[in-house]
Amino acid sequence: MRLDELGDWRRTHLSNEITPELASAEVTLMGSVVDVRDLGGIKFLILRDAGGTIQVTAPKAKTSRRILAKIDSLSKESSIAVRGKVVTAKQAPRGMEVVPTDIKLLNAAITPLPLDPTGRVKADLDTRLDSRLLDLRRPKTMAIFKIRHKVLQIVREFLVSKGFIEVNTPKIVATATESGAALFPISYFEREAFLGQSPQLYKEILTGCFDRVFEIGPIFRAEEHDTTRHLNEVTSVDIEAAFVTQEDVMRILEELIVRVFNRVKQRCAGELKVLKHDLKEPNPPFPRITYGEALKKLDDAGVKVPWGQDLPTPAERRLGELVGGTFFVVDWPTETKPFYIMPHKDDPKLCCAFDLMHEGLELASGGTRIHQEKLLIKQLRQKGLNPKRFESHLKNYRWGLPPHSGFGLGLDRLVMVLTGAKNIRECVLFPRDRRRLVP
RNA sequence: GCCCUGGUGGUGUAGACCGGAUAACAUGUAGGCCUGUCGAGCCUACGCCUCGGGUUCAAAUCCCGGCCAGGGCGCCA
Repeated sequence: MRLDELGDWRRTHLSNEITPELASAEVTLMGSVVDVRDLGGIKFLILRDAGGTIQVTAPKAKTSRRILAKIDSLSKESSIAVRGKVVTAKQAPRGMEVVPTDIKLLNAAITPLPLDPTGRVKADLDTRLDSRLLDLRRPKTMAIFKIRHKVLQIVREFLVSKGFIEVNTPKIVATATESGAALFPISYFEREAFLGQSPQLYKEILTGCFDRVFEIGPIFRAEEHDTTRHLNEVTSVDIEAAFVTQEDVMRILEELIVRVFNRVKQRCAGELKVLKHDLKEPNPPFPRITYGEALKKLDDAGVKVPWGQDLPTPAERRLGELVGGTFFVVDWPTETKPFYIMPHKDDPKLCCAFDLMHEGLELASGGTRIHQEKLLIKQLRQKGLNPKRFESHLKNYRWGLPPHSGFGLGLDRLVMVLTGAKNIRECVLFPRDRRRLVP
């Protein structure tokens, strides 16, 4: 198949910009072939671009044989450019169509394709991820990532309006700085380094100069988890603010979640319709349930969790059913949370930490952080960590680091909730899990 | 890592329990008919049993193992 050069052709309009006012104007469209319907005396070509789809109509009697032959030669999903005249037509899908005067085949798609890009014939998630580009041309998949884009925009707007500064911290780190999650070791010249599991320590330090910071970026966990809500590379929305406590950042988080749900519902109505997802907006203030109350509720429902343990998945789900909607779990046992979380003054067995739950799914966790070096060293020792290895972090605390609080919010999980996706892989362009490293 | 379920044309499914004959359906692809399709319609053709071993006269079907996938769990500051 001979391909045409783009040459000096440039797109003049997107498909959704073809309006009745353009009637009889010449336009140049660029996009992909969705379908060709040949009725003998008339051919219809459906072109899709970033604006949607538009019908290109070629009546046999009024179209050159060269163009008719060209249309016949096009395979689905091929990249094309169409130059033609805008025509109003009652029978056209949107009342407007384009009659071609010239068509360029810029790149041909092979046949058969590894999946149906219209989405009419189902395909397994695994098959879809293997051919993600084609999958992303499916309306449902596209809708998820348009919503994700909108969420990022809303989150940035909101946090900036609250005085937060966006920062970028290193993803290559020297040591396994925090206890807990396993890290991916990487080769860093003559040394070993790791992929960062969280921007936690960096963002805390940065409250000492920027007051309020946030970072939206990748975090890496080398855990061999194999579930519908874990990946080895995820995007977190991390915030940290000076001179505030847990309760203040919980209110920020609450407002943020409400804002995101509200704006997505308003601005992504079309995408939600494609996904057939009825988004229920949570009402503030979200219930605050203590860890102790959560255990009691679970016990009453026949689910036993020993005090001092994190909630296992089935318990989380049950609690989600019992409480319903979006809620906070507060006053966690100090032993379940990391070393930098502030213990309660009057009861150091409990700490100033919270989890944000949405229908049994943990969306975020945060708390009041320790800002006194002495206490931090004590907590490090408590967790069996060696304070000497944290020297480069600890020295910041000698320079008047303010009291601060923050949280980390899982963006991919938030998008799951907003789109109704049942598997986190649906919400990440190129997910990384225990087995998948490509594409 | 453990448990459960599965792997059939390019894609998604049926067949399998209860072994046997031309492996079915939708979509797709190729070709044909048709001047208003819009999930176009109609006709013709093409294309499939995950891999290895076992049982049997005979295996897509039963058994064992591998690999892969889906779900559940564990792990997850």
